[in-house]
Amino acid sequence: MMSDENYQSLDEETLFLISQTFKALADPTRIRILHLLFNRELSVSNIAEQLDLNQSNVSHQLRFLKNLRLVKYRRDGKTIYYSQDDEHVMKILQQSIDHATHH
Amino acid sequence: MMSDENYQSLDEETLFLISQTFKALADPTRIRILHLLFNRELSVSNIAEQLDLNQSNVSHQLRFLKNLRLVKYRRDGKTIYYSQDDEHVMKILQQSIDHATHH
DNA sequence: TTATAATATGAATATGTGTTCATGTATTGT
DNA sequence: ACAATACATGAACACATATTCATATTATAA
Repeated sequence: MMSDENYQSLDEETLFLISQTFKALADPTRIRILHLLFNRELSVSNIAEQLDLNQSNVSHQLRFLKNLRLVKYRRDGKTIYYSQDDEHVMKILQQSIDHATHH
Repeated sequence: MMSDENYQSLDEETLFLISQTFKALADPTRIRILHLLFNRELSVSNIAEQLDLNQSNVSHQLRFLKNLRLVKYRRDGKTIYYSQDDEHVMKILQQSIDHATHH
């Protein structure tokens, strides 16, 4: 498909999308949030409690992740439950955690 | 070791390492550099030419990537050739590019 | 209605980051 | 020795980002 001399450069749009996605994973707080949401849904206050973060901070980070469609939410009364919404990114995160912990 | 909900929290060191690695991939310029180095070694000036970046900028980014051991280098006279040095990260990058382009 | 709980939002701030400019260092050739 | 080439480095700047605080919104309960 591609020879050594034939280099396929990345277009601006793809480049931006990829860098934005990795940016989501480039912050410890967001990694911890996504890691919590790996196989369950959780409310904002629950996440804040478990990670010892203030509620506003968690809300801001969740908005960031939601804009990139890495998480989704559903409302139940006053509570809003967040869960993962991108299998591919979660898989990459899991791989990286495994790789980092297994040295 | 594991709670009832089967959640393993991430220690500070792992968290820092993972976030740093993703930070390397969170910038368009560094993505383009790594993408160029996918299956070849290139000199600093060659990278700068191909990506239309100034030499200093490329040097700074390569230092960043070298500190994270994502690239390595060898000297040949006045020229320094850089190449990839982390199969796992390159694989993740390739996966993400494929995922972004086939979408 | 009023009060309370859960979450979102915007402003402010402190810190981090990407790029450029000027200059330094290392190597080769004359 | 000197000049030229390839690359690295540090300072400076503009811009982005993470977090906190105060306040707004939304939904439930009394």
